[in-house]
Amino acid sequence: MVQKSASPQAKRRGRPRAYDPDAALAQAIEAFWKTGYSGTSLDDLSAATGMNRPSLYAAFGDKRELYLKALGHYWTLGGSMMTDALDNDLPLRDALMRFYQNALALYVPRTGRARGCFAISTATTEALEEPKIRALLARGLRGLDEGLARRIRAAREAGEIKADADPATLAAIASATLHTIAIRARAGTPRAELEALARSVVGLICA
Amino acid sequence: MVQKSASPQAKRRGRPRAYDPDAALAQAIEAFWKTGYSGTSLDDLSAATGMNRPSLYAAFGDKRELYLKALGHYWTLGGSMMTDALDNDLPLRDALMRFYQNALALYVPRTGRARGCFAISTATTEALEEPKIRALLARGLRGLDEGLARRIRAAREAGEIKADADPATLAAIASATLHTIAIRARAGTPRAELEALARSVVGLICA
DNA sequence: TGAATTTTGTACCAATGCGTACAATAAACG
DNA sequence: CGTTTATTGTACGCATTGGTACAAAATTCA
Repeated sequence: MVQKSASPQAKRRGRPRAYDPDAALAQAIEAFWKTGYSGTSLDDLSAATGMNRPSLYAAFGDKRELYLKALGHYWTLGGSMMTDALDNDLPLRDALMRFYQNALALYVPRTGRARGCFAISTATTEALEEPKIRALLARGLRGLDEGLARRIRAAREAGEIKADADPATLAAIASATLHTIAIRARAGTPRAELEALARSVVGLICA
Repeated sequence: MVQKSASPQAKRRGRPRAYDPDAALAQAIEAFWKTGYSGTSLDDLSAATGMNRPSLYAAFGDKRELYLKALGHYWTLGGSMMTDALDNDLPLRDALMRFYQNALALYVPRTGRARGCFAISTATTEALEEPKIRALLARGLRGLDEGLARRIRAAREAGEIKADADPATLAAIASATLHTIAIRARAGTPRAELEALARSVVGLICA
């Protein structure tokens, strides 16, 4: 088991770790992000994290468990990026644009190639045959759906959008827009085009 | 090279094939659909098609070429399903609903598990490292975009939708809805829920 | 200092991966 | 008939895969 990182200075007993578990997990995510679950070998993961094979196992379990932890961690990142964008007092239009800009910062990093959404690009493939991955994927999607729906319902109550607009439909469109941006980013659509797409949909939602 | 299937009765010279190339390609698509490109082995493909390894190579080239052919064939299917739904004289609302129903027939077959979109579920993963797959994915997405945009522009000219609606934005939303349905189908969302999602978005587009 | 504890690093294993060589087979051709 | 052509089926080769055994190393504790 991985030691709780809560007490960072509590002197551990044996040989000290040569790696930082959180950083290693982040780098494992990067590796999976690039080539997917099946396409990423333990050698790849070992190289990406700088950990040798046995350390990888001791820290995260086998490849499948490591992937599940990576996906779980990705969704917590996604949750905080959503909170950053939506849980504040920005007008709906600005909050949504911040939401998509945050997503694009992940999908199309300033350094390196566009890579899309980790979950959509890698978990979707495995979801059919791997119930745990499917469940985790579904849970993450639902989390985003609910966050967007909550914000849009609040906007309607606050009179930010037309009273006759259906918040559920608008939230579905907001989610769908995130998904299409994720796919297109991976397919090579330039960032400016994705931003324009987000802007026009946000315009329609806030009409 | 595969013999042109155009002249089915022209007596071929050597030992006759024990397989139908079109059926074999369709079954290879099924296999890739289930477990993705990297997750599908040549043994899997051999079992799915009923062809042994050397025949597979003679007919389709290596695994990568076979996958590219599978993806290409899938997009031609997608094109004809789009034509079926949009190139007729149905009102926009009915045409769009037919479009989504056609997609759902692929994504959530009546027999067997929901599997989502072949291209989105498998090509997206590989797109980052495989330029040919990325290009083919982008081309397929563009084809759907353009088909939907054309139909929606026509609807506006025909006065089926409000004159002040932006057809490009509505088309983007129609595409995004297809993408989100594809992802959600693979994540296990029940068909009825996906249909309801399509219906509510179509309702908004045709408002 | 020496025992206990934990991680590291090398080296290995059996299984599976993709791709191919080659003989056997089945047809048309002359 | 035998020759030619094309596909099949078996069997192989070599690299890579996921996973692990085990000794060396690095630390704490008594």
